[in-house]
Amino acid sequence: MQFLKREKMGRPTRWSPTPEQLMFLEEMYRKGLRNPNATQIQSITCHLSSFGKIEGKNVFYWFQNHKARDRQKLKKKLLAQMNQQQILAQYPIDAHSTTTTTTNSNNNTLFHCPTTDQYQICPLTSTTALLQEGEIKEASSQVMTYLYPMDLSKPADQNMENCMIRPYGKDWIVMMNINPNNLPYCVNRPLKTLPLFPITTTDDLKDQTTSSTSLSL
Amino acid sequence: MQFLKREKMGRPTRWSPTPEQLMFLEEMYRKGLRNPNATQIQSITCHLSSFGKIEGKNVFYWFQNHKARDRQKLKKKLLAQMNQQQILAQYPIDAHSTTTTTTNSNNNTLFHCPTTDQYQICPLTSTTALLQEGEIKEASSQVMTYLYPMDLSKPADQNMENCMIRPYGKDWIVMMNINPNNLPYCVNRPLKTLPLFPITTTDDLKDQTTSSTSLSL
DNA sequence: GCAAATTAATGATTTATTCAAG
DNA sequence: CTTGAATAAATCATTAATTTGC
Repeated sequence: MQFLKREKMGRPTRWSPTPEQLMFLEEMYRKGLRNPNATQIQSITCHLSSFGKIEGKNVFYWFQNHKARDRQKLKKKLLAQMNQQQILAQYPIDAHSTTTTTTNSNNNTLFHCPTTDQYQICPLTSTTALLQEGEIKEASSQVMTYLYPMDLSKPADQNMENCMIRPYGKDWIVMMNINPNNLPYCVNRPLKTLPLFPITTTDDLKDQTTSSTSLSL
Repeated sequence: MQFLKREKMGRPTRWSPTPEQLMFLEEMYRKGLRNPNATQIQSITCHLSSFGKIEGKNVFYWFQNHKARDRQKLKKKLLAQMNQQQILAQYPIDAHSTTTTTTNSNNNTLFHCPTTDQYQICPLTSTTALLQEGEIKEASSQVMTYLYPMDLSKPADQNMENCMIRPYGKDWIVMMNINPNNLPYCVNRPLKTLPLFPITTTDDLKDQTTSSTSLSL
Protein backbone atom coordinates (compact mmCIF):
# COMPACT_ATOMS: atom_id res chain seq x y z
CA MET A 1 0.00 0.00 0.00
CA GLN A 2 2.64 2.44 0.94
CA PHE A 3 4.59 1.34 -2.08
CA LEU A 4 1.77 2.37 -4.34
CA LYS A 5 2.03 5.92 -3.14
CA ARG A 6 5.65 6.03 -4.05
CA GLU A 7 5.24 4.45 -7.43
CA LYS A 8 2.47 6.76 -8.51
CA MET A 9 0.57 4.63 -10.97
CA GLY A 10 3.22 2.24 -12.10
CA ARG A 11 5.56 4.89 -13.33
CA PRO A 12 9.09 4.22 -12.22
CA THR A 13 10.40 6.49 -9.53
CA ARG A 14 13.99 7.02 -8.70
CA TRP A 15 15.55 5.07 -5.91
CA SER A 16 15.75 6.72 -2.55
CA PRO A 17 17.94 5.02 0.01
CA THR A 18 16.49 3.99 3.33
CA PRO A 19 18.38 5.14 6.41
CA GLU A 20 19.82 1.66 6.86
CA GLN A 21 20.96 1.48 3.27
CA LEU A 22 22.48 4.91 3.43
CA MET A 23 24.27 4.14 6.66
CA PHE A 24 25.79 1.03 5.20
CA LEU A 25 26.89 2.74 2.00
CA GLU A 26 28.48 5.56 3.94
CA GLU A 27 30.25 3.05 6.13
CA MET A 28 31.68 1.36 3.06
CA TYR A 29 32.71 4.69 1.66
CA ARG A 30 34.30 5.81 4.88
CA LYS A 31 36.31 2.63 4.95
CA GLY A 32 37.76 3.60 1.62
CA LEU A 33 35.56 1.96 -0.97
CA ARG A 34 35.38 4.20 -4.02
CA ASN A 35 35.05 2.19 -7.20
CA PRO A 36 33.34 -1.06 -6.26
CA ASN A 37 33.67 -3.72 -8.89
CA ALA A 38 30.82 -5.84 -10.15
CA THR A 39 31.20 -8.44 -7.43
CA GLN A 40 31.25 -5.89 -4.67
CA ILE A 41 28.27 -4.09 -6.13
CA GLN A 42 26.39 -7.34 -6.31
CA SER A 43 27.19 -8.22 -2.73
CA ILE A 44 26.25 -4.82 -1.44
CA THR A 45 23.06 -4.84 -3.45
CA CYS A 46 22.08 -8.24 -2.16
CA HIS A 47 22.77 -7.18 1.38
CA LEU A 48 20.90 -3.93 1.12
CA SER A 49 17.96 -5.48 -0.62
CA SER A 50 16.82 -6.78 2.73
CA PHE A 51 16.15 -3.19 3.74
CA GLY A 52 14.18 -2.21 0.66
CA LYS A 53 14.09 -2.18 -3.08
CA ILE A 54 17.49 -1.55 -4.61
CA GLU A 55 19.37 -2.33 -7.78
CA GLY A 56 23.00 -2.71 -8.63
CA LYS A 57 22.99 0.47 -10.62
CA ASN A 58 21.78 2.38 -7.58
CA VAL A 59 24.84 1.27 -5.68
CA PHE A 60 27.06 2.02 -8.63
CA TYR A 61 25.64 5.51 -9.07
CA TRP A 62 25.72 6.19 -5.37
CA PHE A 63 29.46 5.67 -5.20
CA GLN A 64 30.06 7.67 -8.35
CA ASN A 65 28.07 10.59 -7.10
CA HIS A 66 29.24 10.43 -3.53
CA LYS A 67 32.87 10.39 -4.52
CA ALA A 68 32.47 13.20 -7.00
CA ARG A 69 30.54 15.43 -4.62
CA ASP A 70 32.79 14.65 -1.75
CA ARG A 71 35.68 15.67 -3.87
CA GLN A 72 34.16 18.89 -5.11
CA LYS A 73 33.12 19.85 -1.61
CA LEU A 74 36.62 19.23 -0.38
CA LYS A 75 38.21 21.12 -3.21
CA LYS A 76 35.95 24.08 -2.66
CA LYS A 77 36.86 24.10 0.99
CA LEU A 78 40.56 23.92 0.37
CA LEU A 79 40.42 26.66 -2.20
CA ALA A 80 38.52 28.84 0.23
CA GLN A 81 41.25 28.29 2.79
CA MET A 82 43.94 29.11 0.28
CA ASN A 83 42.25 32.32 -0.70
CA GLN A 84 41.73 33.33 2.89
CA GLN A 85 45.37 33.25 3.86
CA GLN A 86 48.73 31.96 2.83
CA ILE A 87 49.41 28.30 3.35
CA LEU A 88 52.78 26.72 2.91
CA ALA A 89 52.57 22.99 2.61
CA GLN A 90 55.26 20.35 2.64
CA TYR A 91 53.71 17.63 0.63
CA PRO A 92 55.77 16.54 -2.36
CA ILE A 93 54.08 16.32 -5.68
CA ASP A 94 53.87 13.28 -7.85
CA ALA A 95 54.69 14.93 -11.13
CA HIS A 96 53.67 12.00 -13.25
CA SER A 97 50.12 11.53 -12.19
CA THR A 98 49.23 15.10 -11.36
CA THR A 99 46.84 16.62 -13.82
CA THR A 100 44.53 19.29 -12.49
CA THR A 101 45.90 22.30 -10.68
CA THR A 102 44.28 25.41 -9.38
CA THR A 103 46.32 28.38 -8.28
CA ASN A 104 45.16 31.26 -6.14
CA SER A 105 46.42 34.81 -5.77
CA ASN A 106 48.91 33.83 -3.09
CA ASN A 107 50.73 31.53 -5.48
CA ASN A 108 49.50 28.49 -3.70
CA THR A 109 48.42 25.71 -5.94
CA LEU A 110 45.96 22.95 -5.31
CA PHE A 111 47.08 19.81 -7.05
CA HIS A 112 44.92 16.86 -7.72
CA CYS A 113 46.37 13.43 -8.26
CA PRO A 114 43.87 11.30 -10.16
CA THR A 115 45.52 7.96 -9.48
CA THR A 116 45.56 8.30 -5.73
CA ASP A 117 42.63 10.70 -5.69
CA GLN A 118 44.38 13.07 -3.31
CA TYR A 119 44.69 16.79 -3.10
CA GLN A 120 47.88 18.58 -2.24
CA ILE A 121 48.36 22.21 -1.42
CA CYS A 122 51.70 23.50 -2.62
CA PRO A 123 53.33 26.88 -3.24
CA LEU A 124 53.93 27.37 -6.91
CA THR A 125 57.65 27.93 -7.06
CA SER A 126 59.30 26.01 -4.26
CA THR A 127 59.02 22.29 -3.93
CA THR A 128 59.63 22.24 -0.20
CA ALA A 129 58.59 24.79 2.34
CA LEU A 130 57.79 25.25 5.99
CA LEU A 131 54.46 24.25 7.31
CA GLN A 132 52.75 27.08 9.07
CA GLU A 133 51.57 26.56 12.63
CA GLY A 134 48.13 27.16 14.04
CA GLU A 135 44.65 26.63 12.88
CA ILE A 136 45.44 26.18 9.27
CA LYS A 137 47.91 23.45 9.97
CA GLU A 138 45.33 21.60 11.98
CA ALA A 139 42.70 21.88 9.34
CA SER A 140 45.20 20.90 6.73
CA SER A 141 46.29 17.78 8.53
CA GLN A 142 42.72 16.86 9.15
CA VAL A 143 42.16 17.08 5.48
CA MET A 144 45.13 14.92 4.81
CA THR A 145 43.94 12.35 7.28
CA TYR A 146 40.66 12.35 5.51
CA LEU A 147 42.32 12.07 2.16
CA TYR A 148 44.18 8.92 3.07
CA PRO A 149 41.49 6.57 4.26
CA MET A 150 43.15 3.79 2.33
CA ASP A 151 42.77 0.15 3.09
CA LEU A 152 40.41 -2.01 1.12
CA SER A 153 43.33 -2.25 -1.23
CA LYS A 154 43.33 -5.93 -0.49
CA PRO A 155 42.13 -7.79 -3.54
CA ALA A 156 38.42 -8.30 -3.52
CA ASP A 157 38.91 -12.03 -3.66
CA GLN A 158 40.12 -12.02 -0.07
CA ASN A 159 36.76 -10.95 1.20
CA MET A 160 34.76 -12.98 -1.25
CA GLU A 161 35.77 -16.46 -0.19
CA ASN A 162 32.33 -17.68 0.72
CA CYS A 163 30.64 -15.94 -2.15
CA MET A 164 29.16 -18.19 -4.77
CA ILE A 165 30.40 -16.04 -7.56
CA ARG A 166 34.05 -15.76 -8.45
CA PRO A 167 35.26 -12.23 -8.96
CA TYR A 168 36.77 -11.62 -12.34
CA GLY A 169 38.43 -8.29 -12.71
CA LYS A 170 35.95 -5.63 -13.46
CA ASP A 171 33.96 -7.47 -16.03
CA TRP A 172 30.39 -6.43 -16.42
CA ILE A 173 27.60 -7.44 -18.57
CA VAL A 174 24.77 -5.08 -19.01
CA MET A 175 21.35 -6.62 -18.83
CA MET A 176 17.90 -5.30 -19.08
CA ASN A 177 15.10 -5.87 -16.67
CA ILE A 178 13.08 -8.95 -17.20
CA ASN A 179 10.56 -8.20 -14.53
CA PRO A 180 9.88 -4.46 -14.45
CA ASN A 181 7.91 -4.28 -11.25
CA ASN A 182 9.83 -6.59 -9.00
CA LEU A 183 13.43 -5.86 -9.57
CA PRO A 184 16.54 -7.45 -8.15
CA TYR A 185 15.13 -7.78 -4.70
CA CYS A 186 17.61 -10.54 -4.36
CA VAL A 187 15.00 -13.06 -3.36
CA ASN A 188 14.20 -11.04 -0.26
CA ARG A 189 15.92 -13.38 2.11
CA PRO A 190 18.85 -12.96 4.44
CA LEU A 191 21.83 -13.77 2.29
CA LYS A 192 25.07 -15.46 3.04
CA THR A 193 26.87 -12.62 1.40
CA LEU A 194 25.75 -10.56 4.32
CA PRO A 195 28.85 -10.92 6.48
CA LEU A 196 31.17 -9.93 3.67
CA PHE A 197 31.43 -6.37 4.86
CA PRO A 198 31.78 -6.40 8.62
CA ILE A 199 30.84 -3.08 10.09
CA THR A 200 32.97 -3.52 13.15
CA THR A 201 34.55 -0.20 13.84
CA THR A 202 38.13 -0.03 14.99
CA ASP A 203 39.60 2.80 17.01
CA ASP A 204 41.58 3.82 14.00
CA LEU A 205 38.45 4.26 12.02
CA LYS A 206 36.77 6.17 14.78
CA ASP A 207 39.51 8.76 14.58
CA GLN A 208 38.88 9.23 10.94
CA THR A 209 35.25 9.80 11.60
CA THR A 210 36.07 12.50 14.07
CA SER A 211 38.39 14.34 11.75
CA SER A 212 36.13 14.22 8.80
CA THR A 213 33.23 15.36 10.90
CA SER A 214 35.07 18.31 12.33
CA LEU A 215 36.21 19.14 8.85
CA SER A 216 32.74 19.48 7.55
CA LEU A 217 31.84 22.24 9.97
CA MET B 1 42.78 -23.65 -30.58
CA GLN B 2 42.65 -20.32 -32.24
CA PHE B 3 40.86 -18.96 -29.23
CA LEU B 4 43.79 -19.82 -27.04
CA LYS B 5 46.01 -17.54 -29.04
CA ARG B 6 43.67 -14.66 -28.47
CA GLU B 7 43.13 -15.26 -24.82
CA LYS B 8 46.83 -15.60 -24.07
CA MET B 9 46.78 -17.92 -21.11
CA GLY B 10 43.35 -17.16 -19.74
CA ARG B 11 43.95 -13.47 -19.39
CA PRO B 12 41.11 -11.48 -20.85
CA THR B 13 41.81 -9.60 -24.05
CA ARG B 14 39.80 -6.68 -25.23
CA TRP B 15 37.04 -7.23 -27.68
CA SER B 16 37.78 -6.67 -31.32
CA PRO B 17 34.84 -6.52 -33.66
CA THR B 18 34.71 -8.89 -36.60
CA PRO B 19 34.08 -7.29 -40.01
CA GLU B 20 30.47 -8.46 -39.90
CA GLN B 21 29.94 -7.05 -36.44
CA LEU B 22 31.55 -3.78 -37.37
CA MET B 23 29.51 -3.49 -40.50
CA PHE B 24 26.32 -4.03 -38.62
CA LEU B 25 27.20 -1.56 -35.90
CA GLU B 26 28.13 1.07 -38.44
CA GLU B 27 24.88 0.44 -40.25
CA MET B 28 22.96 1.01 -37.05
CA TYR B 29 24.95 4.12 -36.38
CA ARG B 30 24.46 5.43 -39.86
CA LYS B 31 20.74 4.95 -39.49
CA GLY B 32 20.83 7.27 -36.54
CA LEU B 33 21.28 5.07 -33.51
CA ARG B 34 23.37 6.90 -30.95
CA ASN B 35 22.36 5.98 -27.42
CA PRO B 36 20.93 2.47 -27.59
CA ASN B 37 18.94 1.51 -24.55
CA ALA B 38 19.29 -1.75 -22.69
CA THR B 39 16.84 -3.59 -24.89
CA GLN B 40 18.49 -2.44 -28.06
CA ILE B 41 21.91 -3.32 -26.74
CA GLN B 42 20.69 -6.74 -25.81
CA SER B 43 19.17 -7.33 -29.22
CA ILE B 44 22.24 -6.14 -31.04
CA THR B 45 24.48 -8.21 -28.83
CA CYS B 46 22.41 -11.32 -29.37
CA HIS B 47 22.44 -10.76 -33.08
CA LEU B 48 26.14 -10.10 -33.32
CA SER B 49 27.04 -13.00 -31.08
CA SER B 50 26.46 -15.29 -34.04
CA PHE B 51 29.52 -13.71 -35.66
CA GLY B 52 31.83 -14.02 -32.69
CA LYS B 53 32.29 -13.40 -29.02
CA ILE B 54 30.70 -10.17 -27.90
CA GLU B 55 29.19 -8.66 -24.77
CA GLY B 56 26.63 -5.99 -24.13
CA LYS B 57 29.26 -3.65 -22.80
CA ASN B 58 31.17 -3.91 -26.07
CA VAL B 59 28.15 -2.65 -27.94
CA PHE B 60 27.60 0.02 -25.33
CA TYR B 61 31.19 1.26 -25.49
CA TRP B 62 31.30 1.06 -29.25
CA PHE B 63 28.44 3.52 -29.61
CA GLN B 64 29.86 5.79 -26.95
CA ASN B 65 33.25 5.94 -28.59
CA HIS B 66 32.03 6.05 -32.14
CA LYS B 67 29.73 8.95 -31.45
CA ALA B 68 32.36 10.86 -29.53
CA ARG B 69 35.07 10.36 -32.12
CA ASP B 70 32.76 11.03 -34.97
CA ARG B 71 31.83 14.26 -33.34
CA GLN B 72 35.35 15.38 -32.59
CA LYS B 73 36.44 14.55 -36.11
CA LEU B 74 33.57 16.57 -37.48
CA LYS B 75 34.20 19.47 -35.19
CA LYS B 76 37.86 19.54 -36.08
CA LYS B 77 36.99 19.55 -39.75
CA LEU B 78 34.44 22.31 -39.41
CA LEU B 79 36.80 24.45 -37.40
CA ALA B 80 39.47 23.96 -40.02
CA GLN B 81 37.04 25.13 -42.67
CA MET B 82 36.08 28.13 -40.63
CA ASN B 83 39.65 29.13 -40.16
CA GLN B 84 40.41 28.68 -43.81
CA GLN B 85 37.85 31.13 -45.06
CA GLN B 86 34.80 33.02 -44.05
CA ILE B 87 31.54 31.13 -43.88
CA LEU B 88 28.19 32.74 -43.44
CA ALA B 89 25.56 30.30 -42.41
CA GLN B 90 21.83 30.65 -42.19
CA TYR B 91 20.98 28.17 -39.53
CA PRO B 92 19.11 29.63 -36.58
CA ILE B 93 20.35 28.92 -33.13
CA ASP B 94 18.40 27.27 -30.39
CA ALA B 95 19.40 29.60 -27.61
CA HIS B 96 18.08 27.39 -24.86
CA SER B 97 19.96 24.22 -25.46
CA THR B 98 23.14 25.60 -26.95
CA THR B 99 26.07 25.21 -24.66
CA THR B 100 29.46 24.86 -26.25
CA THR B 101 30.67 27.41 -28.73
CA THR B 102 33.96 27.88 -30.47
CA THR B 103 34.78 31.09 -32.30
CA ASN B 104 37.51 31.63 -34.85
CA SER B 105 39.33 34.75 -35.96
CA ASN B 106 36.74 35.50 -38.62
CA ASN B 107 34.03 35.86 -36.02
CA ASN B 108 32.35 32.69 -37.06
CA THR B 109 31.15 30.55 -34.24
CA LEU B 110 30.63 26.83 -34.09
CA PHE B 111 27.70 26.05 -31.86
CA HIS B 112 26.96 22.68 -30.45
CA CYS B 113 23.48 21.78 -29.34
CA PRO B 114 23.67 18.91 -26.87
CA THR B 115 20.01 17.94 -27.02
CA THR B 116 19.88 17.46 -30.75
CA ASP B 117 23.59 16.77 -31.01
CA GLN B 118 24.01 19.09 -33.95
CA TYR B 119 26.63 21.62 -34.91
CA GLN B 120 25.81 24.99 -36.37
CA ILE B 121 28.16 27.47 -37.95
CA CYS B 122 27.08 31.02 -37.30
CA PRO B 123 28.62 34.46 -37.55
CA LEU B 124 28.97 35.91 -34.11
CA THR B 125 26.98 39.09 -34.38
CA SER B 126 24.16 38.59 -36.87
CA THR B 127 21.48 35.98 -36.40
CA THR B 128 20.65 35.71 -40.09
CA ALA B 129 22.99 36.03 -43.03
CA LEU B 130 23.46 34.96 -46.60
CA LEU B 131 24.78 31.56 -47.39
CA GLN B 132 27.85 31.71 -49.52
CA GLU B 133 27.92 29.78 -52.77
CA GLY B 134 30.51 27.34 -53.97
CA GLU B 135 32.49 24.60 -52.43
CA ILE B 136 31.96 25.59 -48.88
CA LYS B 137 28.25 25.59 -49.23
CA GLU B 138 28.35 22.09 -50.58
CA ALA B 139 30.50 20.82 -47.79
CA SER B 140 28.37 22.64 -45.33
CA SER B 141 25.13 21.16 -46.56
CA GLN B 142 26.70 17.77 -46.63
CA VAL B 143 27.55 18.19 -43.05
CA MET B 144 24.05 19.20 -42.26
CA THR B 145 22.68 16.21 -44.07
CA TYR B 146 24.96 14.09 -42.06
CA LEU B 147 23.99 15.79 -38.87
CA TYR B 148 20.32 15.09 -39.29
CA PRO B 149 20.21 11.36 -39.77
CA MET B 150 17.23 11.23 -37.48
CA ASP B 151 14.66 8.48 -37.50
CA LEU B 152 14.82 5.65 -35.01
CA SER B 153 12.84 8.03 -32.85
CA LYS B 154 10.06 5.49 -32.94
CA PRO B 155 9.68 3.94 -29.53
CA ALA B 156 11.81 0.88 -29.12
CA ASP B 157 8.73 -1.18 -28.33
CA GLN B 158 7.60 -0.90 -31.91
CA ASN B 159 10.52 -2.92 -33.13
CA MET B 160 10.57 -5.31 -30.24
CA GLU B 161 7.28 -7.08 -30.75
CA ASN B 162 8.62 -10.57 -31.02
CA CYS B 163 11.27 -10.07 -28.40
CA MET B 164 10.91 -12.14 -25.28
CA ILE B 165 11.88 -9.31 -23.05
CA ARG B 166 9.67 -6.31 -22.49
CA PRO B 167 11.43 -2.99 -22.70
CA TYR B 168 10.93 -0.81 -19.67
CA GLY B 169 12.19 2.69 -20.09
CA LYS B 170 15.89 2.75 -19.67
CA ASP B 171 16.10 0.50 -16.67
CA TRP B 172 19.24 -1.51 -16.31
CA ILE B 173 20.53 -3.92 -13.90
CA VAL B 174 24.21 -4.46 -13.69
CA MET B 175 25.31 -8.02 -13.34
CA MET B 176 28.65 -9.65 -12.95
CA ASN B 177 30.02 -12.50 -14.97
CA ILE B 178 29.31 -15.92 -13.62
CA ASN B 179 31.31 -17.73 -16.21
CA PRO B 180 34.43 -15.73 -17.00
CA ASN B 181 35.60 -17.62 -20.04
CA ASN B 182 32.41 -18.16 -21.90
CA LEU B 183 30.55 -14.93 -21.77
CA PRO B 184 27.16 -13.94 -23.06
CA TYR B 185 27.54 -15.77 -26.31
CA CYS B 186 23.82 -15.69 -26.31
CA VAL B 187 23.53 -19.44 -26.67
CA ASN B 188 25.30 -19.31 -30.02
CA ARG B 189 22.22 -20.01 -32.04
CA PRO B 190 20.40 -18.00 -34.65
CA LEU B 191 18.05 -15.87 -32.63
CA LYS B 192 14.61 -14.63 -33.31
CA THR B 193 15.73 -11.16 -32.38
CA LEU B 194 17.75 -11.25 -35.56
CA PRO B 195 15.26 -9.57 -37.87
CA LEU B 196 14.72 -6.68 -35.47
CA PHE B 197 17.11 -4.40 -37.29
CA PRO B 198 16.54 -4.90 -40.98
CA ILE B 199 19.53 -3.82 -42.98
CA THR B 200 17.55 -3.09 -46.08
CA THR B 201 18.92 0.10 -47.46
CA THR B 202 16.61 2.68 -48.90
CA ASP B 203 17.60 5.21 -51.52
CA ASP B 204 17.33 7.86 -48.92
CA LEU B 205 19.86 6.15 -46.77
CA LYS B 206 22.19 5.60 -49.67
CA ASP B 207 22.34 9.32 -50.14
CA GLN B 208 23.39 9.80 -46.57
CA THR B 209 26.14 7.29 -47.01
CA THR B 210 27.45 9.22 -49.97
CA SER B 211 27.53 12.51 -48.19
CA SER B 212 29.13 11.21 -45.05
CA THR B 213 31.71 9.35 -47.07
CA SER B 214 32.67 12.32 -49.15
CA LEU B 215 32.82 14.34 -45.99
CA SER B 216 35.41 12.16 -44.42
CA LEU B 217 37.92 12.72 -47.18
C1' DG C 1 -0.22 24.82 11.17
C1' DC C 2 -0.44 23.79 6.17
C1' DA C 3 0.07 23.67 1.51
C1' DA C 4 1.92 26.13 -2.61
C1' DA C 5 6.26 27.76 -4.14
C1' DT C 6 11.33 27.84 -4.03
C1' DT C 7 15.53 26.02 -3.16
C1' DA C 8 18.85 22.46 -2.11
C1' DA C 9 20.25 17.47 -2.53
C1' DT C 10 21.05 13.89 -4.97
C1' DG C 11 19.78 9.99 -8.20
C1' DA C 12 20.46 9.11 -13.11
C1' DT C 13 22.52 10.11 -17.91
C1' DT C 14 25.43 11.77 -20.98
C1' DT C 15 29.85 13.63 -22.43
C1' DA C 16 34.79 14.35 -21.95
C1' DT C 17 39.10 12.66 -20.73
C1' DT C 18 42.39 9.29 -20.03
C1' DC C 19 44.67 4.83 -20.25
C1' DA C 20 46.38 1.11 -22.63
C1' DA C 21 45.95 -3.00 -25.92
C1' DG C 22 47.04 -4.21 -30.57
C1' DC D 1 47.85 5.50 -34.49
C1' DT D 2 43.53 3.58 -33.87
C1' DT D 3 40.19 2.32 -30.70
C1' DG D 4 38.28 -0.57 -26.81
C1' DA D 5 37.80 0.22 -21.96
C1' DA D 6 37.40 2.81 -17.79
C1' DT D 7 36.87 6.74 -15.03
C1' DA D 8 35.80 11.57 -14.10
C1' DA D 9 33.25 15.61 -15.03
C1' DA D 10 29.23 17.87 -16.47
C1' DT D 11 24.53 17.86 -16.94
C1' DC D 12 19.72 16.67 -16.48
C1' DA D 13 15.75 15.56 -13.63
C1' DT D 14 13.28 14.29 -9.63
C1' DT D 15 12.81 14.15 -4.87
C1' DA D 16 13.42 16.23 -0.11
C1' DA D 17 13.89 20.42 2.55
C1' DT D 18 12.79 24.87 3.30
C1' DT D 19 10.55 29.05 2.93
C1' DT D 20 6.62 31.82 2.44
C1' DG D 21 1.93 33.62 2.57
C1' DC D 22 -2.27 32.83 4.36
